[in-house]
Amino acid sequence: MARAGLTADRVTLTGAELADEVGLEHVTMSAVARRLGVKDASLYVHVRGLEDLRGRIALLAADEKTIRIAEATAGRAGKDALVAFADSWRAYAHAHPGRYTATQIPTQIDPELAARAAGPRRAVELTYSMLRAYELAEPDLTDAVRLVRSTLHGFVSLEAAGGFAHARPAEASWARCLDALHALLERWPASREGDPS
Amino acid sequence: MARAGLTADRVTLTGAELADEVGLEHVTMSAVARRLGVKDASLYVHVRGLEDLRGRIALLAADEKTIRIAEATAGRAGKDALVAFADSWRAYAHAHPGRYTATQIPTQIDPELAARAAGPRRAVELTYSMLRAYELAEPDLTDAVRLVRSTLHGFVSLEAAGGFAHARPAEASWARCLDALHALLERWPASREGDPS
DNA sequence: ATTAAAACCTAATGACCCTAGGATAAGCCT
DNA sequence: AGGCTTATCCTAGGGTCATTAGGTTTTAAT
Repeated sequence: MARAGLTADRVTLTGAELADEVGLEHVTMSAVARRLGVKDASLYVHVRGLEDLRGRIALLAADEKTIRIAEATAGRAGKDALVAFADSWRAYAHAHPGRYTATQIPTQIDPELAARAAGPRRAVELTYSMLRAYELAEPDLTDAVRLVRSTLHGFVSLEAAGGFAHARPAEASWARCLDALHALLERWPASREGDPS
Repeated sequence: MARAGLTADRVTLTGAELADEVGLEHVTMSAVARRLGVKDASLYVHVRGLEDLRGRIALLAADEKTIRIAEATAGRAGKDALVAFADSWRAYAHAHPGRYTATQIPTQIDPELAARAAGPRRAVELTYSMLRAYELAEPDLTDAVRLVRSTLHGFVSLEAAGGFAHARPAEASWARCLDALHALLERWPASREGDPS
């Protein structure tokens, strides 16, 4: 009987595929084992358990998404870069809904694992460099990074949850939101003393 | 033996409490039953199953959050209203993390149930009225509503997932993001033809 | 008091997570 | 080539959980 040739990565990838097809909450050890033609218990050699598997899927997704964004924004600047950044973010979430939701779980990941996967860190760094053209100084830059990331994630998340049902196409609102973000970044409001009203 | 006096609402509330304490993913039929001093099977009289329970928790949370926001924004307008709106949104998420994550699951809720709970609908309507002072015309108004909701939800969601770790306090970024949103809403960019760069 | 409708329980099935210990394939060394 | 080592994969089994079916008891209405 030939061996299945499993590795942690293969198990993770199978879990990720399953997540995109049936939803992350239906990714079970048993289901992954079934798809790999293997008994459940065999997976525990490669993966610590279900929690660990979920964490690995999340890191895989973060890596993949970061790479897509890096490719899309390479050689662009300003609004061009912002739109490429945002569109590839959203495209990844649409193409891989299960993987994307995996990135949202506040799971405490094996630190040894987290060190090797640079996805999340690089994702934030990419956002900083993408905003470079807007010439913001700290701490405004950090605030802007957080605002942009919040808006993109929030939009995609609400969209996935069916929050924009039946009305104006989400597509159109997305484009306008990016326009708005761009305009905002170009005229980032000065420090405090916001005038009321 | 006295009867426990269960109702669908009591079961839902217990599930919601549990969600805030141990996380939504650990809300199980068994755990809810244990806390109520009842056998698992007894819950199925009041609730269709775990999916249904989760949906009910989500609707409860939406209702509660909407009420808080409505109270906070009553009698306010402009930036004052925006800040009150956003702060109470975030405060609810912090006070009830389990309930809040329940609102994110794209669960298909019993339509008969969804009709009675007006939370999600009213939440969106509230956002529209909160933005009234900025005098936007459709379809910009809808886009602005979606932008604001996306940003608030995204910020809270990333914050909960530990996305803003160790650097500048989230509190400070939050305040600046609201400043920025306010500035943006006051000068919402005109329709199309965004200048590149 | 009788009866009807619930609420609640016992019992049982099947899925799933995970551990422990045994068998076996793959590569390595001589 | 043959034996040793190692890691892979399996069999077995215990525990939790979701869910259904059917019985029993409380509650309240007639």
